[in-house]
Amino acid sequence: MKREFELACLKAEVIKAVAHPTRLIMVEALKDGERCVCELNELFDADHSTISKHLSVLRNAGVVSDRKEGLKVFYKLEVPCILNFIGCITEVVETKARRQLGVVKGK
Amino acid sequence: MKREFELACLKAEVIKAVAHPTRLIMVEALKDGERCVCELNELFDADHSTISKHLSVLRNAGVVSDRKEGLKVFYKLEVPCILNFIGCITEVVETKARRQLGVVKGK
DNA sequence: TTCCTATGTGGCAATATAGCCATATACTCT
DNA sequence: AGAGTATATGGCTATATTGCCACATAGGAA
Repeated sequence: MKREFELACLKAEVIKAVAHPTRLIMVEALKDGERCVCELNELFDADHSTISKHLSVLRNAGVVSDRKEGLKVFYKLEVPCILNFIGCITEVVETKARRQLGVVKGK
Repeated sequence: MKREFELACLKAEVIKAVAHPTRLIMVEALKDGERCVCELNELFDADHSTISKHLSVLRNAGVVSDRKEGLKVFYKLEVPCILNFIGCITEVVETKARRQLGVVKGK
């Protein structure tokens, strides 16, 4: 029971890593292969230091890996099954949206 | 692009809901059907108010639904595909553990 | 009604997270 | 070496999350 909770903590760490809009978009942007930080930077308005920190959150969680090539650093998705999850979540969001519009409304 | 970010925010909300060890265990506990709060309470040391708040986080996110029956309230998993995701995450955790033990170590 | 049990909520303090700026590192080019 | 580019880190403040206690609500039993 204690043991189970510790395992759950480790899992929660990984999930927390993708539980942010910016990092979610990053993961989706990596679905077709690696991207350099400079490319990922262009997807957002935020300061480059902010992007860099988000990437390190994903890296520390083991969700992505990085590879240096000259001046550039390329990030790659290490856990493609996360993409399935995002699809699953998208369903939830759509269902919720429908329910809040009153189309389903409980029953 | 702005639109994409807003959608990502909605998704992140749902993911954040499961990004906590207690809530993760709750979701797993619901995999075989509904459970009353009293049963879920027994899984943790925490105060019952804490459990109640965690459940409302899951409910607000649309991950679970609740049903009253007399004094008891039963919670049910609304998004079974989250279970697949948890399986996916478990892999990440194991891979990470192996890597940190030096079994793989980069290459 | 009064008591008891199951669950939810308000409020607070401790901790964690986010994002900016400034600065550091690391590589390339001249 | 010095200048420029790409990326990372330290430090700070603002905001969000967590978990407890105390209290509120609601249904069932006496």
